This record gives sequence, C-alpha cells and structure tokens, in this order.
Amino acid sequence: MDVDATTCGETVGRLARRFGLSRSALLYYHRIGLLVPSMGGDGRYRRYTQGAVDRLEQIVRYRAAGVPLADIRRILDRPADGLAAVLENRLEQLNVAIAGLREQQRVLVELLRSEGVHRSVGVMSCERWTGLLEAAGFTHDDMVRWHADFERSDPEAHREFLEFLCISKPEIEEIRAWAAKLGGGRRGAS
Amino acid sequence: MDVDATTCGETVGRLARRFGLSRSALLYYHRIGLLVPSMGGDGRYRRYTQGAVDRLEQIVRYRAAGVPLADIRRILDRPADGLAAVLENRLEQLNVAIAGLREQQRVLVELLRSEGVHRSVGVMSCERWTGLLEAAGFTHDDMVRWHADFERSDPEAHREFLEFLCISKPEIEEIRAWAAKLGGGRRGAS
DNA sequence: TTGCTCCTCACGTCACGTGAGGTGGC
DNA sequence: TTGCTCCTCACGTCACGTGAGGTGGC
Repeated sequence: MDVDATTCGETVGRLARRFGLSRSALLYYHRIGLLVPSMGGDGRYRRYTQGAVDRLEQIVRYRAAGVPLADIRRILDRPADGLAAVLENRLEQLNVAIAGLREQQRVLVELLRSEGVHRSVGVMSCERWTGLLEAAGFTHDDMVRWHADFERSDPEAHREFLEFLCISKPEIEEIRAWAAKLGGGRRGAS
Repeated sequence: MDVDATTCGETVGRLARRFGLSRSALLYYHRIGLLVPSMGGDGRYRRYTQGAVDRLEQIVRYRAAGVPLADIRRILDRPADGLAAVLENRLEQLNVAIAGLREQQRVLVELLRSEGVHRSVGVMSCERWTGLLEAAGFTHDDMVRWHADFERSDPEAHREFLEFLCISKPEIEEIRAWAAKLGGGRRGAS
C-alpha cells in the first residue's frame, strides 16, 4: 500500500482537517516535540505515519478532557507511571474550576439584580428548584430527608449540587451541617 | 485629616493587602491605565486617594464575576452605556464555559473507567441521582412528569441540570425532546 | 499559468508572577 | 544600622492564532 517513500503518510493540513484540529496546533505539537512527523524524503514537508496518527488520536482524547500537553506527554511516554494520578488530578482541578465559575455566576446574578437588570436568564435558583419539586408533590419534610440522604451517601456530590443551585458558600455549609446531623440514622439497604 | 500632601492616600502594598490582591496586580492596573494613582509629592511613590480606592472596590467586584479588565474599564468610564450588555454577555460566557468543563468531566470519567481506574470521586451520575430520588419515595412516573415540568418552565436550566448529571449531549437532547412533548398540557397556576 | 498547500519566523494573547538589581524611610 | 517597603525593567505563562513573506506540486 504505502510503499512509496515520498507519498507515505499524511500531510499536516489533511491530518488537521481529519481530526478537527487547526494546522497551527499540529505545528505547535511538532515544535514542542509532542508529535514529531518524519520530514518526508527531502526533509521539506511533514509526513505523518500511522504511528504518529495513532499517537495523535490519544492526544486528542486526553485534550478533550482538558489534560495539559505536558501531562499528556508524560502519559504517552510511560503510561504505567502516572496515568491514574494525572487523570484524578485533572478531575479534582475540574471540580475546583467549576465551583469557581459557579461562584462567579452567583456574584453576577447579584450584580445584575443590584443594577436593576432583570432578564431571567437560564440560571438555576433555589426558589425555582423547590417550586418544581413542590409541583411534583414533594413536601418540605421530603426535601429535608432527601438532603440528609444525599449528604450521607455522597457529601462531595451534595456540595456540587448545592453549588449548582447558586447558593452561597456559607449557606451551603449550613445546609450540609444540618443534613449531616439528620443523616446519622441509616435506613433501608443500598 | 489627610491634608498633608506626602501622607495623603495609601501605598500600593498596603492597599493590596487590604483588598486581598497582589502588589503586582495593582502595578499592572496602573500600567494599563485602569487604576492610576497619584505619584505622591516627589513623583516617586504611588499614592492611592479615596477616589482610587472607590474605583478599586468596583474593579474587584466585577473581577469576582470574571469580567475582563477591558470590559471593566468600559463600564467604569460610562456605566450607562454598556453595563447590562457586558454583564449578560459574561453570564452567557459562563454558561458556555461551565458546559465545556462538564463535558470534560464526562470524558474524563469515561477515560478513567476504560483505563480501569475506579475511585468513586465526587462526580454526580444519572444512576446515583435516580437512586436518591427513589429512596425518597419518588416513582418513575413522578420523575417523568417532573422533567416535563422542568422543561416547560425553564428549558435552559433544565439543560444545565442534565449537564450537571454528566449525561452526554445526545442523551440530553433525547430527554428534553420527550419532556417537551409531554409538557404540552399545562396544569395548575404559577 | 493559476490556485492550493506547504514552509519558517516572529509577534500577540490575558492577567498577572517572578526574579534581578537598586533606592527610600522609620 | 537593620529590615521593610518601595521602585523599574524584562521575561515567563499556555496553547495556539495570525499575519508576513516565500516556495513546491498538480
């Protein structure tokens, strides 16, 4: 198939299009040594062999998870070494970043209200949430017990959920405190 | 009080500490002309007058919402002009950014699973969520009606919530589609 | 011959952080 | 006199994007 040395492998522009990347991204990966193509017969044009394409596939996958290029390089060079650590690290970073953006959202909604701009943009609020649950037949007691369950079974996710409702940090801690107190007695299996 | 020309206003380090900023941040604001102190009597040291302090307070507030410095400058120079537009624009950006990070989270959880790393980190999942609701006495029918209500009353927030559960985009659209179909008939006031 | 793709610099991005190397005030 | 704070460059960050200016292959 690809016996001819000059036409062996793909050119940079073609490869970029195939993976939905920009040409300059691939040039950059070459410059930092993350993805090095062979330079063809005369050493003038980049040629990406099958091995390079496979490697790029990996790179794209990790990039879609927001893993920085330096970490990707480490993973690809010795996968056994730090793969799990890198991925879990990134997950933790993501949680922190999302919490930060939620906080910005909260501040922003506050600013919009104090500035008198009303426009009911697609941001969740605590009131809207409880309204929906009530409309579905949830009583106040149900919600209290539900928070307790949630806090007991997965405290981190419970915190994240409260952040999703755009509740301020001190209020979140308050809710979690009484939820944890109530959640002491466990009931039912699973 | 502050009649003495040489001691009028605060120094940069002191002001930075008071606002929880770094000294270099204030130097930067000066360089780009966002917050210009008077240069004291001899023009050697920065002196921040009360007017500058008030301005900094505004800057810090908008920064806490992630508004870029260029936009903050525009807002402070003519507030009537583009304040609402800038803030709403930022809110939209935040929604996009959060959705992007959620997507990264989903990809990451997928990667961790395919790589065989199990560690039940604090990420919400659809199964865990329905499990919690069932434990609180919610039936499958209740959930269906609840999604329909949610989609009808605030489609954007509904989408955000489904993203929070780390559901993939096609599945989200599927759920919203049947929820919208069911939600056609409205019931009850408010 | 006309486009299309390819190439290599070099600079810009955003909001600072981090030294290096030196001076002023209590 | 000793620290503390102040000062001004100048370079680094992260992952590319964007020209400028020029060449190769169908």
